[in-house]
Amino acid sequence: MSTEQGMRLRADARRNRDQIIAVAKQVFLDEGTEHPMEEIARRAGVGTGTLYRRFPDRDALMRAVARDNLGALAAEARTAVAEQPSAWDALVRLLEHSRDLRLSLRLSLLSPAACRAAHDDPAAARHRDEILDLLDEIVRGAQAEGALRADVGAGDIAVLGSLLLSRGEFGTDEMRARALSIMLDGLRASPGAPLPGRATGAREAVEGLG
Amino acid sequence: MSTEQGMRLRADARRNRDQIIAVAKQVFLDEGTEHPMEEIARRAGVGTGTLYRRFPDRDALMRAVARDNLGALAAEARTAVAEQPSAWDALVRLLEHSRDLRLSLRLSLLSPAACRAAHDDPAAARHRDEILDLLDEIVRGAQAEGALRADVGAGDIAVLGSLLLSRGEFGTDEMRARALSIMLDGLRASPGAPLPGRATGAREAVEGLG
Amino acid sequence: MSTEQGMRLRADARRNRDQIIAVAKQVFLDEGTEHPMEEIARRAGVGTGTLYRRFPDRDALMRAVARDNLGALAAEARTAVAEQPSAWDALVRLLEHSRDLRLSLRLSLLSPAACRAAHDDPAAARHRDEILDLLDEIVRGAQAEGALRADVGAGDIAVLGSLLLSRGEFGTDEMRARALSIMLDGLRASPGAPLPGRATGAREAVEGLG
Amino acid sequence: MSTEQGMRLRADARRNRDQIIAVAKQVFLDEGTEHPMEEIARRAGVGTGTLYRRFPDRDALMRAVARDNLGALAAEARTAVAEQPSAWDALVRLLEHSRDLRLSLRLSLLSPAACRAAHDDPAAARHRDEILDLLDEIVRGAQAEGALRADVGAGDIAVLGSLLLSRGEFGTDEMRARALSIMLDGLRASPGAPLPGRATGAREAVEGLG
DNA sequence: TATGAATGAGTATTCATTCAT
DNA sequence: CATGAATGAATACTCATTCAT
Repeated sequence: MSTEQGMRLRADARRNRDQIIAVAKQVFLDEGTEHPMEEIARRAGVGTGTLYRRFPDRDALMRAVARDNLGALAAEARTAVAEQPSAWDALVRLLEHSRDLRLSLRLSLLSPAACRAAHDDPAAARHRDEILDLLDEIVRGAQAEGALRADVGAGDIAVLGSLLLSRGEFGTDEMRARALSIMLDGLRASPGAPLPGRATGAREAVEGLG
Repeated sequence: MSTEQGMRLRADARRNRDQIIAVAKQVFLDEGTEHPMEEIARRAGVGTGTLYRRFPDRDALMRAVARDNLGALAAEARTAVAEQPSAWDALVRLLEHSRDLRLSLRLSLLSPAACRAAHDDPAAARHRDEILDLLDEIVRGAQAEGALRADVGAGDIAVLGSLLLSRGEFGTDEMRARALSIMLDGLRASPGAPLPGRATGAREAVEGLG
Repeated sequence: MSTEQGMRLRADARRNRDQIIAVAKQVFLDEGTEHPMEEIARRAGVGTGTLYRRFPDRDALMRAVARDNLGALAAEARTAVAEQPSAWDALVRLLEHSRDLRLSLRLSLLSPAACRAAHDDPAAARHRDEILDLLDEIVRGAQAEGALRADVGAGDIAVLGSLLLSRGEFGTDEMRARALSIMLDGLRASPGAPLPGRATGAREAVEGLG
Repeated sequence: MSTEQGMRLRADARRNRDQIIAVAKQVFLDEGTEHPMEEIARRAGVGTGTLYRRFPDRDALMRAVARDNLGALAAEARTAVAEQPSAWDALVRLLEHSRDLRLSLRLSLLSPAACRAAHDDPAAARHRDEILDLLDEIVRGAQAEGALRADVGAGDIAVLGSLLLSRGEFGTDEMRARALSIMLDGLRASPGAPLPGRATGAREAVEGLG
């Protein structure tokens, strides 16, 4: 987890801090950002006092998680660019796989508090800038490749990504894969690939969503 | 609002009931379904006692709003089918305009409580069935028209719609319009229309989202 | 039920009043005097408005029930004196059978409110005086008969009676019959009769009491 | 107070816990078990949060008081057996003095909730068993002494005791002493002792009872 | 420093009583 | 007059945050 500020902490304190952030990340993702602080502390194996010593209030914790998460996301984006053969593939990989992306979007776009938070924090801002730069680079690259339609920008991608990823466990994996596929077809410079899975009727879909 | 059960209520009680549902709908949409009951009462111009007389607990209120809303959505779908020249246009109109759709999706798909609720309530179930039937009809119609790709079903539309509409005031109108346009291009049998507005860079997009 | 004040009421109003008192008596006995007014109204088949028109508040209702009940108890005492062959038998009958006694004791002795109430109400006071006079008469008579020990007074009987009757559905009928029998033996001028039923062990007793 | 579970608590928390139980015991005795939790907290000198941290709801508090109280009662019974010269005297002492007995009877016999509670709790069950064993022992001992009539069991004693003790501040001390004396006469193998105090008339008794 | 106890403001819900229909 | 709707004060319980140990 976060490496920016923990340098001065003793090893155990550091372990606690990282553990809290890891737990909070999971809890925010699973249960939402309103979940009781005490359970976060308990699941992290610390007392509430320790939690509050590290993070003076919920907002601070959200900020820390957001920062940590933006870091992870930046790394993911960097790796995607490095490892995928094309910008388009990097884009697809990001939209397909990113758990960190989902949380980042929730924390930095959805929650106004966390958004302001991420705004104030220099480390977070640095990560964010890196991510945005990478995203712009990916978009321009994919357009240069002729894979991505020319009339979209990184902002459009961000919006689609946030829509796609914004909801906890919405629908089945297949449903989300199909939705992504449809979006990618909409984004493509030329007409699309066949959809994964099979088309579901309205009723099946609703039954499956519960 | 709801016409199903209020028939026996005195005129003033009926007005209160409708007002409470209207306010709750708005509040649930704006602030989420956890918002204090007292403010719902206050904004509806009644005491908390009145609110609780009609709706024994928060769940009951959510159920009532869900039912009312599914009714409104069914009506909207019916009108869209009746008034639009083609099934494709009906589909676009639904995805474009539906505030009721957004709330319905939140209440009946997202919240497990409300989902179960809508399941138990016969009136709600009836509305839901009508909506799903209409959606299936629209999808088949649009495919017959050659406008909608053949490999999607109503379930895919529901998923896209719920993604598109699931978040309160996410992004600007233009951003959402562009996202919808991209999705529609992904859904089209043949390649798409030009996007509305202009492409934004990653940074602009994030600045604009707050 | 009460005949003292209802003379001016229309027949239906009178029926309502009597019904309310009958229901309240039962509810106070079964559920205690704190039970919701609305249920008393409902079980009496009237609206809460009607209940409150007749009895301005809970206290007034308790007073009315107490008055009504003291009347019934006075009648019961009168009958016991008239029908039983001896004063001792009258005493036993009162302690054995009186449901009205139980409620009266609850309402007029237990609850301070109702006690004051019974104090202020002339009709109630009249009944109470009659009951107390009858009880004194019974005690003196039973002592003259040589059945009741000479060193007790009506007050002792009242205390024993209130102890015996004060609790809702405490224990089984047999348990209470045995307790009464023991008390009567303690009250008798000469040593006692065999107890009814059989002796229970401590464990059985507690199991049975729940 | 309770020694069974508090061992792991910090000294101050332990003090609070004991204080809460002591206050609750008194309040339940004086005002009944429905009394506002907030006042119990206030009289114990703690915030409501502290009360609820230790006892998640009213039922848990009642259970805890019942357990604590059964422990005290068991100790009292043990002491009575140890210190009194005869089983009969031990019995009299228990019936005469036991404040804890009164509360225990209220909490474990009268209230269905507390009764179930005491049933589930192993510590409470242990105390209860000890008490019942002691009571059986006392009864058999007093019968062997020729002091107690042979046709009663510990169950009868429990019933009489619960009747005698079930009501808060019922009557004067003298009234209750006389009632107990009458009961004891009824329980004696041979005819009874003179009653303490003097006989009261019906009116005096009722005036005094409020 | 870590802990978890204490605090009390915040929120849901109930119910006695009043009042419009 | 009867009705039952409306009111709001009272009360149980939760949880973010502070503080003693």
